[in-house]
Amino acid sequence: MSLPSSSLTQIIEEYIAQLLEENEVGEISLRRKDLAERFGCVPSQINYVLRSRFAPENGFLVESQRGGHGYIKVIQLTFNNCDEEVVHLADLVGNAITEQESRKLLVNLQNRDVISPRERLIIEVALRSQEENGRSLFDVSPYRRDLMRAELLKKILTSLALG
Amino acid sequence: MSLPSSSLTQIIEEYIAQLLEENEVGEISLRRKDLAERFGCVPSQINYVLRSRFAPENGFLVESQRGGHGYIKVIQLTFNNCDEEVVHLADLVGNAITEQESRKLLVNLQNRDVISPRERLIIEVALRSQEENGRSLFDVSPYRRDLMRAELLKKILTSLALG
DNA sequence: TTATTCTTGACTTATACTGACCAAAATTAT
DNA sequence: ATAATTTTGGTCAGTATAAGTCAAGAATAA
Repeated sequence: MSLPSSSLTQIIEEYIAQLLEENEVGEISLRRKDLAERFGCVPSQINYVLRSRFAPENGFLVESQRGGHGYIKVIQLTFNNCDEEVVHLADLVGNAITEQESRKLLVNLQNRDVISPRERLIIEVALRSQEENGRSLFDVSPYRRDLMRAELLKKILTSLALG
Repeated sequence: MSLPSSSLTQIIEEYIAQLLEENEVGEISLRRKDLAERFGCVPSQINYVLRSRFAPENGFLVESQRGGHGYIKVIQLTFNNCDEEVVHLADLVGNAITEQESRKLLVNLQNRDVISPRERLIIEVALRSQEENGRSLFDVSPYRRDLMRAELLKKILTSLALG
């Protein structure tokens, strides 16, 4: 329970969120410099807001271009699949999940058309890659790998659910 | 607050893209001088547009000839089989790739309908997760993170192209 | 206190555009 | 035929603009 603390970050976040709401396409373009001026802060503050609030884990995509006519585009992805269900599934993943369990879960999601075969493929490759790195590069213990697998899986599933 | 104005480059890009669309063969011929005149710019601006927008990584080839009856031909690439595409994609990623570059590549692939927005989102989450782990959990050097990013990206894109 | 999140600014990198100079192919003059 | 001329396009370096990164210090939460 937090009191109405309004950090600059939060204010900027709300501003961008509102722009996104007003624009029905769910996509807006900004100038970093202008935004920074409007809120009387340093430009890199905008990057912080984007990184911490409009991350892919939260269902957003950010595109940008430097130099002349530079811009920052924030895209809010909106999917029509049953959000509630996916969130519930993220709960189901829990703190730790084995490779076997995760595979079963993904098969299940695909069978129920929550994710496409291609999406499942991407997720499996990502999980597998993390597993490999953890095992042979960083010498992560099996249980800790299960923790990390759960983390990644939840991030991906919630990113799909949000929107 | 002013919205980002579109650049000359973008306008010329759209013009060429439209010509390509109208022409079924996926191949058009241009006169550099005429184009430059039409858009009131210096001829080398056209080269810039071609280099930055119609490069191989964007799925195009450019051929040209100087002298009398000179021309510039823009050709849209198509792949005959999966393997070709895999090789091409792996080539684009290379051994190492920065966060910025990978983001640009994904935007590109989505624009070309090689991947869907959802797929792009999942991939970004996976890349970001690996980046975070590498940075704060395993203390991986920036360059090594670029290597790992390239590895993961190639694995994912390859799996998609082959699947 | 300790850990996390926020904020800042110095430094780095990327993009757009121009213009001067270079290179090649076709045409014309010798 | 050959050389000169004309017609194209190519390259590169410079200038201006705008965004990204990183790390350290400040503020806030636990």
